[in-house]
Amino acid sequence: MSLSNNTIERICRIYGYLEYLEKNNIEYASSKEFAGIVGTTDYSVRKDISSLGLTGFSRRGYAVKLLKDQLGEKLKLSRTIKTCIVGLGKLGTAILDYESFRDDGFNMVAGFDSSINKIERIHTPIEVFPVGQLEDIVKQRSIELGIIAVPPVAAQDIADKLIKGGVKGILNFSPVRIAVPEEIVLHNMDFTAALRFVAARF
Amino acid sequence: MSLSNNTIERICRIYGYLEYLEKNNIEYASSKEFAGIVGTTDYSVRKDISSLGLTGFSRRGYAVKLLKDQLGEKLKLSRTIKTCIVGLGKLGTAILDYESFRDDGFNMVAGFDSSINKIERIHTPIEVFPVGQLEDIVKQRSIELGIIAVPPVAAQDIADKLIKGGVKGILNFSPVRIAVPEEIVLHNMDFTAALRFVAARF
DNA sequence: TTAGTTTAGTGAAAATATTCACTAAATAAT
DNA sequence: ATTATTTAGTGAATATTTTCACTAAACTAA
Repeated sequence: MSLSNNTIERICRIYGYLEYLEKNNIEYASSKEFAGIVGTTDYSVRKDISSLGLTGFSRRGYAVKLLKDQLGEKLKLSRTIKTCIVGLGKLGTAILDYESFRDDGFNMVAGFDSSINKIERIHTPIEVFPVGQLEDIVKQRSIELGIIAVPPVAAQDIADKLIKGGVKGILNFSPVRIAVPEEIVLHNMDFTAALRFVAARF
Repeated sequence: MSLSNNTIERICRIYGYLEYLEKNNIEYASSKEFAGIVGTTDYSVRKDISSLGLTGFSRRGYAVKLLKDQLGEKLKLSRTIKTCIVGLGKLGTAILDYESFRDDGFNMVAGFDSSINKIERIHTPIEVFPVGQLEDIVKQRSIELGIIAVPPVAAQDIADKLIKGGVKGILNFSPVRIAVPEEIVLHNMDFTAALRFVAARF
């Protein structure tokens, strides 16, 4: 029962929508509605959900709260995931401030930067450290997920340190390829590639 | 000869890598090397490139400069694409400042925000306007691509205005679903969904 | 020259993902 | 009650994508 990346991606987006529905006290939603949200068909949505062994209700659709909890359980999203960010430039601080992460099950427990000045100047409730302490803090605090928002030249080195510290996954905002061992989950968010992906389909 | 989204996405990432190689005066690169960069196989890379009618050289690989130019031509990435950003909060200004866009063929020609205060305070070489002028400026300046970095509640309204102004594509950083007509290219960059996508695969 | 190596190109096979067509359940309407 | 409608569940068909297996070209080394 291994899930395809496509399925996981769709489920993650549906999960976000379920949170929204739950907040608005909506109790049921149909596969068709989800399909609209993630840009696919109702068949696919039902296949995705059923591939996780989860079910809905005839003529009512899926129970929002129940499905959210079950998906969270299945995808290990219900627990809070300790996260850190490396690189406190504009993008890094923007992400650091992205208030909804905590609601969304990600607990930002540390920030890192190579500039002591920047660390001193920064104004955030999250503890910030010089990058020299990265590996230790990641270990001490059992941080599972690292976000990289450093300049391209530093990205690989930071990734190596995060991995040595023991993170299981990396979200990479720098526009360069990072090499990671097989067991580490890597996902790239390359703004320029994204803009090109849009422009190429005009 | 319609290209799949997967192919386009891979090609966009290869294109970025070709720019890097070109800057470093590297003349040839193999399908295997590209495969490493985009996380696929050499077969797939060759299929992708050949599906665009482009070819490499036996025993040498692909000619960096030539391939970059040809891909740029095929995917319409070689011309400069006029772009604007809406929402000048932390994330918006971080993106606005992302210096490499210009190099990468995207010309940021305007920024918009709903807060007059923010517009007055902001310090950037890019012209900024109140959001009331969005549609007009987009029309006047023939802006083709709009980046949305506004709070969720405003996202759909901004998208509608961008589309009325005549953009062909939208890159949406807000974590909500936006409805757009078929002919408009939409791509979402949802940070929370991305974090979940990583965590779900731990 | 010849043999060996590297790398692209590509049709065919295999794997994967999506869509379809149908069933069943629940509810509403008449 | 009965019929119609909506919506999930799912095996099968279809479509798509990826991988494989092989060929050809270009170059190197002996």
